[in-house]
Amino acid sequence: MKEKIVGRAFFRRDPLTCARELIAAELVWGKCAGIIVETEAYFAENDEACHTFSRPSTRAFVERNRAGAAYIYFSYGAHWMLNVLVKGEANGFVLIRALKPIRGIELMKKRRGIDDKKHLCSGPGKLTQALEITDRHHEMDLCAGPRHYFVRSRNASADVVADARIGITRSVHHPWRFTLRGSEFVSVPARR
DNA sequence: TTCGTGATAGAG
DNA sequence: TCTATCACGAAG
Repeated sequence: MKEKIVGRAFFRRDPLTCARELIAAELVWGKCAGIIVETEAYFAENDEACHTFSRPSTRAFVERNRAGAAYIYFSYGAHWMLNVLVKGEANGFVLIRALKPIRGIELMKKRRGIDDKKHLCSGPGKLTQALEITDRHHEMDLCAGPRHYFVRSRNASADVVADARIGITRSVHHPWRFTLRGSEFVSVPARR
């Protein structure tokens, strides 16, 4: 199974396709890495849950940056969120929501202050803490390496479940959350 | 179930 | 200046 670093062309499509195809891909972040088991798609247009809907600064971000740029913001006074800019057939973001830790696990445990592998990265705020992702990574190009990038197997065909996004109050009905079927590392199990 | 926490944006 | 609103997480 040949593996391949995810290039910019991947993020020049649309948020739904990118979010779905990032499931089972690997996120490499410095000394650490994990398999992506949960994502969500947000659309820059016609999606009230997307920051572009109410935040001029986010709309400016989309204009200013290329596909594959990291969009990172601080939430609830405590947590950083990692998103990737999708800019092409349709603009928007993929929120990285959970990982199965595979490398640098001891470091992640130390940063998280817990020992339970299952919950090291089982949520968007948890994984940024485990990987030490902060605003210093905002607008970083995630398609240019050498320390922060995605890896995907060429003939990937992961078993992906789509259900409703989590933790939002607007545009709640769209099935735009994607999880790896049966994974114990997701934040909240898939419904139905 | 509840509550802390701080950035952002819009209203007054 | 003030207020509302959060793409959350941990404790209880």
